[in-house]
Amino acid sequence: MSDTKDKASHHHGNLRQALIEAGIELLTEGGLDALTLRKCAARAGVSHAAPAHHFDGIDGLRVAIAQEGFVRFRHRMLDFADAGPQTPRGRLHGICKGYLAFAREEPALYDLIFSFRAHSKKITDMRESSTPSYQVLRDACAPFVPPGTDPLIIETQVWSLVHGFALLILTGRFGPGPAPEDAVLALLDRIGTPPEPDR
Amino acid sequence: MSDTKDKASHHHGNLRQALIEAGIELLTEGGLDALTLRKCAARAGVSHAAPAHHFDGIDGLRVAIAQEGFVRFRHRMLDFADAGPQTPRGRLHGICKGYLAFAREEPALYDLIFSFRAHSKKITDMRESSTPSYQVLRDACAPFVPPGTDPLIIETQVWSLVHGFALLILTGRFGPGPAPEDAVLALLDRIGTPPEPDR
DNA sequence: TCGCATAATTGACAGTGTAAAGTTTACACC
DNA sequence: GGTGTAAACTTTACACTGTCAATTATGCGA
Repeated sequence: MSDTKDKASHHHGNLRQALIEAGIELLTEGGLDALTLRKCAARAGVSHAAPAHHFDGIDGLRVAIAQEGFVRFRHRMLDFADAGPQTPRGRLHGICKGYLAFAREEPALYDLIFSFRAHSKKITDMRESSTPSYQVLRDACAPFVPPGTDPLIIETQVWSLVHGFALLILTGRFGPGPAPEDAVLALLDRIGTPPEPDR
Repeated sequence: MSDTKDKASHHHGNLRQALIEAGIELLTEGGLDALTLRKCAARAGVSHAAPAHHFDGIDGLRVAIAQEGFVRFRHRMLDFADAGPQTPRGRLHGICKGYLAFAREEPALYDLIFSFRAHSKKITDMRESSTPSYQVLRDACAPFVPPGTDPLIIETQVWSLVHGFALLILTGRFGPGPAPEDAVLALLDRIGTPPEPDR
């Protein structure tokens, strides 16, 4: 299983990973616009054109960083879900709280993940990379899907609600005060058919 | 009422508006990255540095275009609301349908409007510009606010739901097929307390 | 030892935003 | 009519960006 992971052993030791980490640093420090091939190269101590060989241009680097972002995103959601009560509703709440926590804690990474548009060339790569993360949310929704209906309906309702709230926070729509996260979680409780009376 | 509108009569006739329209064209044709000071200038037939004098750099141009976008956004929502049944629920559905229609029909403009982040320097201008549009949604939500509760709760639920759905469409999360807009409208009916039995 | 594929560097180029200085125009004022 | 002035716009220059082509260096198998 010699994957594409061990391709760097010539000059620099695992430059690819170093570039991804440098990119995440830049992203965290200065937002989407601060992510630059040349600044990544400088931070990793290589020439300005080196990153373009590992990733296929700037878009390739952004995809690679987004893939790493999806891994962290998924873990954050599972952390919250595993920490809460192990009921269907408890897990759904946990997933959504983890979703919002990730968006709040790593806004630039979250921004990058959802910065690819439907017409983009890399959109196929992005959809594949996001599948495991999406599956986590899908699993949490499953108990609430009324029999005989398309699971996509419940998933769309949950995802739209949480995703929209996260973006509204990032775009500063709620001002400096605390955002009404409880409002979102309350509506969550009205979604679908509860499989059992939780309380 | 000599506003800031009639400031161009020296060389070019109303260059400011011409630049905004050129910018919207560029945006529509090529997305966010295609909006450029120099391309705007070229399209309006002026030197490359002219736009920076009317708007304060590229961010100023983006704000100005976003303000025009908010006007169109608001009109699209009101068009749908006025066309539907004039019940509280009918108007709320109309506003949300108009919201989604605008996002679908003018994705680049919608993207631009919500591309400013909370830490941005222009975020204050953006919040002011978005107030009339937000008021439209706020008004449609008002009848569903339970007495004695903060209206922000209902507004946040509605806005998060619709905004998230629009963004998920733009980021291509639903694949090439039609997006389940009905799922969002269905959840909308579970929000708040209906002021009267609509049917 | 000899290729040879890969990794990385170097140099160049077009496009971008921005700043400073200069030019042109319109207009108020005497 | 002449003059000064402020605004609109141009010109020039610079640093930064992504990308490409050519080149060099490295490690590995034959």
